[in-house]
Amino acid sequence: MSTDLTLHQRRRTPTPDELQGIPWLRLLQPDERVRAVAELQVGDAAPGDYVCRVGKPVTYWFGVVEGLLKMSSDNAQGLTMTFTGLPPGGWFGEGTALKREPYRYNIQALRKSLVAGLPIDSFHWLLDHSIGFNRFVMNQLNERLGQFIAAREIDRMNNPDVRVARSLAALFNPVLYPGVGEILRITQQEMAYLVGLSRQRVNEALTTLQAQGTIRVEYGGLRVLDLAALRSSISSDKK
DNA sequence: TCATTAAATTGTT
DNA sequence: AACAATTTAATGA
Repeated sequence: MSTDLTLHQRRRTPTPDELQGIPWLRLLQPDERVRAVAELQVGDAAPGDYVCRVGKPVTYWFGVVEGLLKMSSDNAQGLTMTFTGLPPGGWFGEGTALKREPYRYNIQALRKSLVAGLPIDSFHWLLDHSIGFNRFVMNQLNERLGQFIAAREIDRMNNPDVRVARSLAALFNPVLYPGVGEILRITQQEMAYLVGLSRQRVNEALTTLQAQGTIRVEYGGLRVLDLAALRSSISSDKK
């Protein structure tokens, strides 16, 4: 059920419309942008497709133009651990790209997605030449650090409503995922995969959050009404 | 463009 | 996990 390495197969150059969805391009100088655009590739990923796998050499720095990916890792016991979802506007793998190390995570499409890739040599060229690009990457690393710390907290919580709320807040991070606007395209089933709960429990949590007025549940997506409330939902851990 | 039908997603038990 | 209800997407005249 899981095909391999989609981006390396049917890839093409991005359309102008798709370039609009790449947040860091606007931070580049004209000459830098020309070079980056010439090197950028996009490819479709079907649900279950791997964008990259643990241990494979780094070929691209990846970003999500459209759709939804998940970042996971398999531990020694063979259990899959999901770290985070990757909604539109998210770019990832800069840590391993910087050091030219093999990928440390599996990136898999949860739904039909459009993935963009910047070849690693171009990535390094931009690091060497573009101030704007460096700012973006630095900002990205810093913001992601905050997310991982928050993710540890989320894992320790046993209140499902709060888990769903915090995980949702993470996906609505405007710095890491500028492609996500007011509404996030995600099904409750996909949310369940990311949070590690059953779909029914997620449904219940979302209904509760809607009743609190922090989100609105829509068909095939969620609308955030109060992001601050999502982030700071009370962790009333009851035993 | 509209009506019909299939598929996807949600709400409930 | 199964089911019914609802929403969207696809099809074809």
